[in-house]
Amino acid sequence: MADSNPIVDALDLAGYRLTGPRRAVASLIVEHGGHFTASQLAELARERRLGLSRASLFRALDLLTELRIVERLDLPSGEHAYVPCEQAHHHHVVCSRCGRTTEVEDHGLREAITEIARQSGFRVDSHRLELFGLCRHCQVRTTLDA
Amino acid sequence: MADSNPIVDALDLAGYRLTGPRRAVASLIVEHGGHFTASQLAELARERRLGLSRASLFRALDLLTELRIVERLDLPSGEHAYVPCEQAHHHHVVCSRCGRTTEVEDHGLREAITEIARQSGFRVDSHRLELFGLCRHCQVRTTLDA
DNA sequence: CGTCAGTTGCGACTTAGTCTCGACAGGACC
DNA sequence: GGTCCTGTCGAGACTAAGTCGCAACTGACG
Repeated sequence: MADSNPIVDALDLAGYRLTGPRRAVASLIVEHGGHFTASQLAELARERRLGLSRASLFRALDLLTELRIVERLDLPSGEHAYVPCEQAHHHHVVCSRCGRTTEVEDHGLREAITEIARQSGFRVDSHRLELFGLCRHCQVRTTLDA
Repeated sequence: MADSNPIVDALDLAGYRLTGPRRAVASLIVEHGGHFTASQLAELARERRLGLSRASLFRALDLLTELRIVERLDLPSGEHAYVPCEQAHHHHVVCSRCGRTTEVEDHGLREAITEIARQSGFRVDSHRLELFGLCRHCQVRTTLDA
């Protein structure tokens, strides 16, 4: 396997052991791309006979979440999904057809939030914006289908 | 009991039967105010010996969600909570100390989203913004504590 | 190569939510 | 007020997601 996995590198950098299960989770994530749920990953691992236990999968995901290598996000369906992402603050646009995700910065959002804080009287500490729609690719497909 | 419950009215208007369990859920929600989780409501119902079954509670919540009388939201902890709310599109600011919630319109958010769509190439169909912080009341308390 | 703390697998447990199905009751109509 | 029909309910089994405790294992470092 092409062994230059950025997630593994990040774990190493953070001083965690590079164990079998962690490498497995890391490569599944990198290879899968886009967002995924814990059970999808478990399924994938099972297909490949990676011998990854459910507990370890969750532990690895927790760890990656803590290191901000992946982020947890909630799909409109109520499922919990994860997306591999950059470590800076940002938001996700999720394609509701193919699951592709893109990170975006908060263009102008900061001002909107300041305004909301002013009007509501809240001191806003954190926020979370999730956008759902169709990616460029799926827009084209939709047009062709029609 | 003061029987003018807006949730009950909305159910009636939508043509649903006004049954015991539904009235119970409606009054618990109105009286509780702010956001709540399904299990909090179940707990409350148990304390009051309302004889509300778990299944009916979930069914009622599903129904109310569908009618947009309550909205499902995801707390940073990953829990699913519900907030009673207006039926128009809006967002919530949630106080992370006392749980109070306020609805806000998307001041300037529309432009931010248009910009995001332009840059990402996505056609954004829906979005969801959740803000967490301290409400006016809790800000004061925090200041006093310090 | 040996050591040992950090990790793992197992499996039991918890919690959220769903489903099935027979019983029940709201409300429309008489 | 009584009847009926259908929508709704309760009970409880079931599923899925996630957690926990513990003994066994293993990476990494000396």
